[in-house]
Amino acid sequence: MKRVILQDVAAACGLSRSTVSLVAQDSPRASEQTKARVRKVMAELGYVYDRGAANLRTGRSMMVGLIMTDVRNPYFADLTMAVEQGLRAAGYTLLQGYSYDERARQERLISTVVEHRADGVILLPAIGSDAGELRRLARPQGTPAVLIARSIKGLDADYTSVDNVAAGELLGEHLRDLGARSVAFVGGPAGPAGSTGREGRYAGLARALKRGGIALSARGRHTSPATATDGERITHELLGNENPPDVIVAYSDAVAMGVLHALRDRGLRAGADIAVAGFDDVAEARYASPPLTSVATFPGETGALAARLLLARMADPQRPSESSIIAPRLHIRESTASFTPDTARLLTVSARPR
Amino acid sequence: MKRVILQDVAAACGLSRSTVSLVAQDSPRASEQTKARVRKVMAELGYVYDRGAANLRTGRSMMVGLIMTDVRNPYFADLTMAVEQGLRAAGYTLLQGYSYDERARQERLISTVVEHRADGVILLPAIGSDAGELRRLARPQGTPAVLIARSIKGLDADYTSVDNVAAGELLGEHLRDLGARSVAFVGGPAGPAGSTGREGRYAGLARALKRGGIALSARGRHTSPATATDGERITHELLGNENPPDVIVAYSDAVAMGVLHALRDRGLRAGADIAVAGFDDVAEARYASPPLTSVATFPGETGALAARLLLARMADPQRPSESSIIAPRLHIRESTASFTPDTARLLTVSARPR
DNA sequence: CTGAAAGCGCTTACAG
DNA sequence: CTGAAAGCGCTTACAG
Repeated sequence: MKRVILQDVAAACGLSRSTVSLVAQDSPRASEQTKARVRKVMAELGYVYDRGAANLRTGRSMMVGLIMTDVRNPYFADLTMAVEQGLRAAGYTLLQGYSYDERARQERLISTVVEHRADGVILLPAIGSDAGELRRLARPQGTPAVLIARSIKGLDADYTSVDNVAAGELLGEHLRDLGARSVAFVGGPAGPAGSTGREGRYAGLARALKRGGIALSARGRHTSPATATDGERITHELLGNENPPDVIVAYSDAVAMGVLHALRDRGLRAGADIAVAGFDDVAEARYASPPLTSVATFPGETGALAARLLLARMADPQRPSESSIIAPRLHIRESTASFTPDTARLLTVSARPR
Repeated sequence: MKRVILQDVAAACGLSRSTVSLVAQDSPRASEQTKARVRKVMAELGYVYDRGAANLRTGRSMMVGLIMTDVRNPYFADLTMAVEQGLRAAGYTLLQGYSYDERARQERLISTVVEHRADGVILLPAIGSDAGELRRLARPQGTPAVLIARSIKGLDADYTSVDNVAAGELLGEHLRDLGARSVAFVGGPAGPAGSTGREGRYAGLARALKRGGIALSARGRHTSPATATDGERITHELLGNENPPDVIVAYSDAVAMGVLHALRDRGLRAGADIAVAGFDDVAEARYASPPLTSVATFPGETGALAARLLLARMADPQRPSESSIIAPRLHIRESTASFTPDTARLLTVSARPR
């Protein structure tokens, strides 16, 4: 069972390799008649085109690397699907890997992708990444790259994300309109190694609340990874304190699910005793109990945009770097809609584990 | 900026290409002293190993295709992460694509992956796939392949999945112990083009319920894709009928979330007025309101197993096909735990949209 | 529209 | 432990 190669097809057709190659590429330089004949023979012989060999010659791989942290996060899953769809439509196949937010793992993934000669890379950087370790993706020498969701100071590359500051601000204004008096921001990786997403959301929220004279937990407090379990734990800690907040704003909807669960555990009614909101507007937000107020961050649109930016970059490596920022949108649901500060006042007396 | 190749490194070191190639492969046939010197020069010159070129020569690509339907499903996301981790540890990189459960798209993905000379493929088949269209993955000629979650009649390939029949049976026995009298199975793609997963879960449930003389909605009724929106819609239809069931079993937890939401809309208490259960035991099940009884189907374990099966298959293409089935586990939570048929009796009188 | 020839960057017996 | 040579399967000017 020797592999069938272009040469074999050419021999069977009585043509040269060049002509058959033209057919394989569907070039207009081969006649339709020749194409039909050659294709018939290819099918009969079970010929399979070898892109790797072709790529060696052409210098393009028709592969693009997509390096994410973890696709179990629904936001990242949406992003992934949109990126894949946009790039596949242009003929590219995705080489995917997950960094688990570990820089060493990310480093190895970049090596692999670059060694496989990916024509471009879309990267959602691991927390704490710096320009130095990503230099292989920096212009003008590096592999064409688009950064997504998290920007890297000092790295010259295209970038796309939702406007996290605007997202925080939208929510802050809504809470101000509600008459909230104190707000805790919980979950999400923070500190010097934190995500630019959390920083932005916090900053926007802080700005809007400040205008209303509303108290906000200190930046960098109540941080954690971004799972429901983290939200649950932090909420129990918060409500064990002297002065629980009127509102808990979660870094993401995933975290908010844990917050809602903890409140239920304590016999508190989210949306009445205490307001809750999140970010991302994942599908589950609508189905939460109560339905969760959330700021949509449009991962599908972000992914599609990243694909477009990378295609443009690969087509023209010289074009100036572009940042494209997506506007967020607030979805108000029961978890805040029915809240008033008066219902919240009851909380300071009654909040305790049941 | 010509690309630096092995030859350039060799010249700079005063060695031959062969020796430098040995170093690139970290072969024991090169002395440690030589390796150190060569690596230093590689770094200085900015040499990047070209796997594509190496692969052309060796006949292996060190890439594996992973073709799924849609990674936004948390079950598939877990599967993906586990597959990636298992294969990367063995040095493989994943070529990923999503079929959206469309056979034409799946067809194109398989072509791409095969043309890129992937050393193997892990496939979660699109609904309705048959052995004919997957022949490129069939033994002994085709690319080594492992089927995951859905089997294909007549296709000789390795296969791994959870035991869906056992999963249905576990849940059925639990419902029998509860004293349920009528059960509706909702959601999931069914019919001749349905998923083998739904068929298995239904069959196991039916078997266990039959032993207790409990009524079950006809196989193939209340089918749909597997989203929360589908669960919501079907639940409203069900409860609009004359004789609503004691229990709603959802094809998946995602569907169950929609069921819970619809019940809330109608002012019914899940777990008291009507019992609800799902499959997969996704993270959200614990955080649902009420926490959802669910049968764990272990996507992480399934993915890790698929990776192991594929590694074994690639190492020995001649070994006989292997099917490896994972045992499910039932997690009982409030959505069924507090249910008794007596509370349910109220339902037939009181169920109506509020 | 088609053919002969060179070459993409690597590896691998083989000989020393 | 190291070097000279052939070759993996394709593409692409170039000439006809």
